[in-house]
Order: sequence, then C-alpha cells, then structure tokens
Amino acid sequence: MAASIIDVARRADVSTATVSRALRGLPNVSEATRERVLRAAEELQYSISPHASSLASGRTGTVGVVLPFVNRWFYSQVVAGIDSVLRANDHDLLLYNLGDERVHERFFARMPLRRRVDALIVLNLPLSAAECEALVSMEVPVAVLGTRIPGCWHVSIDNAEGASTAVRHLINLGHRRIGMITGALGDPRGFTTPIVRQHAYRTVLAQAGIPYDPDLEAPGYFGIEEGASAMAQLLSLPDPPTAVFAESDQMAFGALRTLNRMGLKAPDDVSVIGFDNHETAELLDLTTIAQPVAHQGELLARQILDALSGASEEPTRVVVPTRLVVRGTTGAARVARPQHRHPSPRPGPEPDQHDRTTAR
Amino acid sequence: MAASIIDVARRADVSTATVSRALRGLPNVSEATRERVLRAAEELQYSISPHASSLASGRTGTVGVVLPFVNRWFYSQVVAGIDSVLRANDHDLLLYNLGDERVHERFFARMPLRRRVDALIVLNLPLSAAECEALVSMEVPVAVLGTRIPGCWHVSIDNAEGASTAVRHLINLGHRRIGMITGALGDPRGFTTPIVRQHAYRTVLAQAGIPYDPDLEAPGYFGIEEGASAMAQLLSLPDPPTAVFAESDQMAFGALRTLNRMGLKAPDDVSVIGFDNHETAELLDLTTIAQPVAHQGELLARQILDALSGASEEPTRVVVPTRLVVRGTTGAARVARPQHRHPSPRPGPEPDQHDRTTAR
DNA sequence: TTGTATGCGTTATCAA
DNA sequence: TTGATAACGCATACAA
Repeated sequence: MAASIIDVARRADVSTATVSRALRGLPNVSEATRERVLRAAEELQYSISPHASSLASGRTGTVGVVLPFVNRWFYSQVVAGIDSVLRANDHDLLLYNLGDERVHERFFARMPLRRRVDALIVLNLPLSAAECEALVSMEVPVAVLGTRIPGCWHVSIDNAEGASTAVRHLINLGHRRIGMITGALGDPRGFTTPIVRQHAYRTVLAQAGIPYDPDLEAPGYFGIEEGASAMAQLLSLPDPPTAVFAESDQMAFGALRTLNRMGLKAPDDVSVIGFDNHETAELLDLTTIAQPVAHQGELLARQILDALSGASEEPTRVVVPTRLVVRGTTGAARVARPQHRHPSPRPGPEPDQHDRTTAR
Repeated sequence: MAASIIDVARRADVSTATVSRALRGLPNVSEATRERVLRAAEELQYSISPHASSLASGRTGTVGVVLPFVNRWFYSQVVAGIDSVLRANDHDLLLYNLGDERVHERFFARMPLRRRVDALIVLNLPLSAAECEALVSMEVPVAVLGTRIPGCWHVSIDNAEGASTAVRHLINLGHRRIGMITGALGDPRGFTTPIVRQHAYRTVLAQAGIPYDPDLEAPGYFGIEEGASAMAQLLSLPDPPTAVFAESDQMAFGALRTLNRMGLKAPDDVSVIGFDNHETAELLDLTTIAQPVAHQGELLARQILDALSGASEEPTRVVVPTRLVVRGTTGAARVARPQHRHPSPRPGPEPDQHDRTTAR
C-alpha cells in the first residue's frame, strides 16, 4: 500500500494540514518543519494522489486537448508545442482524439471531460454551434486553434494573407492559369480555414483580372492520395493550369507524385506551391507558405496558463505570421499563352525568384 | 454548479448507491428504477466526477503513455494506434513526453503517474535498470515497445531480422561496400534497437565474407539532418560505399538529400535502403523495411486491456513481422570493383528486383 | 506557525 | 432489490 499524507504526518510528527502546506511550498510553514516533512515524504516514497487532491481542491492540473487527428504531422507538432509549455508548468495533457465520428458524438453527448480538466484546447475541429456552446458551458478556459468560438482564446495564422501570398507568388511568376487543390470543404460545421483560403484564392485572381474558372478548383481533403487525384483531375482539363496552389504541403506532395508519374516536372511543366512548410517540404524542394506550427501550440498553452492563473482576464486573440518560402517547385511561366487576351506579365525583377526565403 | 449524484438520487427518489449502480449498468437494479435514474440524470445533465470515482474505486480509467517524442512520425502513429483501441474501450490517454532530460529526471524522482493511471505504456524509451524497476514498482501493468523490461508486456518487431533483410537485399544486388547510418547509440541506458540492428548489419556482412570496416558506420541519431551529415561523411571516404542502409527512413531522407545536393543519384551512384516505411517513403521512392507502426500501438493497448480485465494473467510478448518494400532507391551494383578480391556477385534472377513489394 | 474538522463526489460494504 | 454509511486522500476555513 502506498503511503498517504497521514503516514507522512505521523512520521514528521505534524498534522496532515502542515504536510499539505509544506509539500506544496506554501508560506506559513517554518523551515524546520518543512524540512522534516520533506524528509519524511522522501523516506516513505510518498507521492500525492492527484484524484484526492483534485476532489478536495477542485483543480485537476490537467488540460484536455481535443483534436481530429493525432497522427498527422501538423497536429503532432502542435501537440508537442502544447506539451512542452504545459509540462514546464506542471500540467498534464489529456489527449482526446475526436477523429472518429462516433467518438465525436459521444464526446458531446457525455461531456466526459467535464470536471476532469481545468481547461480545454481545441485544435482545428469542425464544430457545430451547439457543440461550441457545449464546450463553453463546461465553464473552463478554452483556447482554440484555427477556428473561432465566442468567448474563447484564439491562436491562428492569417489564412487569407497566407493564401493570397501563395497565389500572388504564382501570378508574379507570370502564371495566369492557376489551379487550387482545396482542403476539406462541404462540412457544414465551422471549420473555416479552407473557406477563407479559397476565398483569398478567388479574390487575388479577380484582382489580377483573371476570370474565375470553377474547374480549376479540385478537392484534396488535406490528404496525400487525394492531393494526387486532384492534380490528376486538373491535368486532365482541356486547358490545364500552369501553376497549382495546394493548401497543404501533404496535398502538394501528392500533386508532385502525380506529375512525376506522368513524366512531368515542377516547375518546368507545372509550378506547385504548398502550405505549412512540412518537414519534408525542404526534402522535396517544395515552395510553400510556412507557418510556425509548434509555436502555435506553445501560444495556446500559454493562453491557457494565463487564464488559469488569472494573469489575463479577457480572452485574447493572437495571429502569427506566415512567410513565403521559395524553393524549387515554382518557376516563371513559360510563355504568355496566346489564347488569353490578358497582357503578358511585365518583365523585370522578380524578388520572389531571387530570395530563397522571403519574408512575406 | 454541476449536479452531483445526490441531486440525481433525490430527483429519482432513490439512494446514491442505487444511482451509482444504475448508471454503471450493474445488476441488482430493477428496470423501473434504472429508467427513473437514467431519466433523472439526463434531466439534470449529470456527469460523473472521475476524480471522486477514482478515489472511491481505486481505478482511474486512464492509461499513461510515456515516450521520448510526440512530434515524430513513428511515435504519433503509435499513439494513434493506442488511442483508437483505448478510446473504443472507454479509457483515457494521458500523454507523458519524457524527451526533455529534466522532465525525464523529475518523472522518475516524483513518479507523478503513481495512482494516476491504471496502466503504463512505454514507447522506445532509453531507461536505466533503476528506472525500469521504478516503473514496475508502480504495481500496474506495463506494456513496452521496442525494448524489454522484466515482468512487462512486450510488443516489438524482429529488429535483427529486419536489418538483416535490408543488408541482404543490398548484397543480393551485388553490393559489397555497404555503409550503415546508425541511430542513437552510445546511450548507456537500455534502448537496444540500434544495437541489435547494427549487430545484424555486421553479422550479415561477415556471413557474406565482407570484411568489417568501422569507417562505414556513421551515426545519424534518427534525424533527417544528422542522416544527411552521416551520408556526407560516408561519401567523403577514400573508398565510399556503393550502398547504404539507414536504420530509419528519416535518416535515409537526409541521405538522399545529401546525394541530391552533391549531384549524385540513387541508385545509380549509391543505393539507399531505409527502415520504417514512413509515409513519405513512397513519395521519395525509397526502398525500405516496412513495419506496421500504428498496429503495434493497437497491440500494446490490447495487452493493457487484457491485463486490466484479468483476461490474461501472464505478460505476453508479441513480435510483429517486417517486410521488405523494394522501390527505386536500390539497384544493382554497377561493376565488381577491381580493388576487391571477392568474387563478383553471381548474375541471375534477383527476386528483390522484380517484386515491388516482397514479403521478406 | 500549526492543528482541527469538514467537505469534495463517488464506490463498496453491510444490513435491511 | 435497495438504503445507510464508511471509506478514499487530500485541501482548506477556522480556531488555536
């Protein structure tokens, strides 16, 4: 049987209250007794029962992280970021993967994290309005990545700006027939990232005087395989794109594979730009929009700790910058295509071409 | 204030004991009262307090997962596997990342998971003998991936066989000057995987009558960058290898990048084989030894559930098979190198060459 | 600075 | 089948 606080109290010849105080480093304990208690605890190999402690204090010392995937690069990076600052501040991390539809439903039906966590971090999860409300009703601080929930803390990148930068990069290179491989759309619930990026894509094209062509948008669902299919679909068009913006690197990888298998090359045949700066993007020499992934996790955890400590009253919203990383898969458009009546791109210096890494 | 079991009891006009029984689906509750209790709980939006429950029952319903990284592909896959079966059986997953040295030390000094988890899953962690004992002394079932701890459940691949297959594949292709990019060695604690693989590498070479050359072993520490450096080191040798076995795909990726940057190509200049079948291995057309990663996580979780339910008394050990996946980065050695006096490889059918995916 | 006593929300034992 | 009640192990308001 493991030693309890009573055993320690007996051994140190003090009350359990004093043991509790001494062990938690509270003031109002003389150095002498504190030392006695510490030694007694040490000798008995005492370790606190978190459950009893939680029950008595109402705090759990753990933060729930709710996400749709644990095995995708992006999420594992974010979790690592969260973990590092949580751990440094003596908080535990309870992982809740809602990727499975049934798990998702049960989660909101049973609210199993109620009273189990001091705070919640929600990563990029498509949530209905009712589900958002359910989270808020837990009455713990909630920090959200990627989407927005009223009353919650927020961390995100400027998706519109990132996507715009990507498309502008292609336009600057002289491309006018620009496709987009989009992420998971059509989900009725609130995961706005793909919508925002797609909107930016259309807007930038419109601003450049390029007519909208729905055929140039192919769904890739944020997967490698699906990205590959999307690229195949785009290439099968009567008038295929000369450049493609994939809104995730993984989809861009799939796109590159399709090119490869068809005997085509980036950027000679088609320019490809991704989004994320995935760890293998450099390996594949993929031009992309970089976002600080683990850092966003750290920020989320910091927000939560601030909320918990009362350091910050009002939920804040922090937007972290993205940055264009120019690598080898994007290049100048070959020639102005005759069938288009738009002016060919002006020649002249192309900063994107020279800087391998350009601050956006 | 959230409703407690007392509120439910009052509303259903029964005792708290009956509520507890009814909600947990225990027998000895009449259907009528059970329904009454269920409805009362529903109406009050009652949700149980896991801490109180744990305190009273001694069970926590959560499994601790202790690992050295959360953001590396391999580990995130394993965690996903664990999570899926744990979640399906109503267990929570407490993530404990011991990658940081200080966190590691504190973990074993304070044993913060004692009384906090019903069981432990340990992933590929270098542990001293004392640390292993500390884990066992928690008196909960422990399942271990990759290394061995007496008295614990085990899941692993046959590392010797996997590594041997890799090296034999290169030998079968006619290579005789074969380098190895090794993982993290030199750690005094018990993480045996790299040791076993290195031993297999040496043994297979010896069996083929190829003399041992320590210069052909370069450390890559399981990282991309370090793998790249290791390859550079091997290529700078007076007599560089014609083929390289990297004991992880990530290191192989780095190796490929080095080749690429030096204007060399696999397999024309150097054959490269990895280990893992990382998700981007296919993308890079990397020949590799595949291991079922998420599946190993599932097996670990199953073992734990068996132990917890008492279904299995004695800890078991399951070894999952690896399999050679032949892709484009390995090819036949160009010519028998004149400076070696060993017989040149016999020509003839090379099954590894034809089957894209060969069961080892 | 220290001790006493109560409460936290369950489960489990025993009795009814 | 149900109820009363004692743990479970700690934190904390209050008293000393």
